[in-house]
Amino acid sequence: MPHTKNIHTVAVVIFDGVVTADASIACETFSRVKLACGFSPYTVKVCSANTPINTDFFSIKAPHSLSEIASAQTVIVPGPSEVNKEPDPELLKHLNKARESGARIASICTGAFILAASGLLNGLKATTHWSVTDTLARRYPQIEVDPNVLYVDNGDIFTSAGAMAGIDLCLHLIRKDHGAKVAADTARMSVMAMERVGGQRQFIKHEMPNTENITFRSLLEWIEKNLHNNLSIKCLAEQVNMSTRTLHRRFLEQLGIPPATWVLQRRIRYSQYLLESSHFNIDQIAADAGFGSSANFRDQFRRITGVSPSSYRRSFGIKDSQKHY
DNA sequence: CGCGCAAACCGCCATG
DNA sequence: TACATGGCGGTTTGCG
Repeated sequence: MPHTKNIHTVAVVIFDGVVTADASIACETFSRVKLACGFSPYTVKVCSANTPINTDFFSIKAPHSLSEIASAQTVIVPGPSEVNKEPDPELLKHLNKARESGARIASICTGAFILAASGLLNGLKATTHWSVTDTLARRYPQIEVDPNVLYVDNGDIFTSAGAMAGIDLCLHLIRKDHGAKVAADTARMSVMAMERVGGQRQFIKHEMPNTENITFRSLLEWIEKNLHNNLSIKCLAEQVNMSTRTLHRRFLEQLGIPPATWVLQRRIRYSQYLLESSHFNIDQIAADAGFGSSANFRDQFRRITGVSPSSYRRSFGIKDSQKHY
């Protein structure tokens, strides 16, 4: 797997009304991947049917035409800002053609609505931004919509929840192609522009991995279910009957990061989910996510995401008629 | 902000 | 000999 020689083309499609942040996530993440030998395995091509395309805020020109997505290995479909607008039939046609020629296709956020309209999700599981999962499920009864996951992997067709989950999904694809180490390094290198509130910070690298090791996978699932409990290294080691030393080594080789870092990131991840989709106050969220004190929670949250929990909550959610709680 | 204790990290090495 | 394990302990990191 480390010796991938052929260039892998990632086509990012854009269209009128696209959420540019979703598209940027894919461009930034894939273009930053570097293998140990220094080789960049992905070529990112932004493609559109018409040019220039109009977003809600500005116009942009994509350097490639839609016909090019048929020769891509991966096609990324970012979200439209308005899910009630009919997607461009031309785009749907090209997505089907790309699928037929073997490309894997992934949507970010409300991009799932476009995949759904193209028929590619029929009979499959899918997810989208939490505020419109109901809408998706109602409009497409033949799709099994799961509102409780970050992303869904159907082998060749992928969907992801909010913007954060879009990063997770990109890293998941990178991990499938090049392994955990490369994906973890990419996450570390990816300096995302959360320009709204703060400067540039490291982003989180997390989500469920590709571990063939069964005991290891169940440990990660166990962590997920026990985020609010004590998750010291000793506890984790006991859980799988390993010494702390061996556990630490296994973690590094399978996930690219040490155990405590993993746990922290999962806790931050979970707290983000609560901030995005619940009305719990910061103290409650800190406790639910397993932080000893809300002061510590605020501190860690800011260190990792670059913004405070409350401004994170304020800056999330998409434009939609749906009510928030 | 900073102090002090405790935990985590990780190179090193003995052991099976 | 090649390799995985896990204990040790110096240093770093994190939490209250």
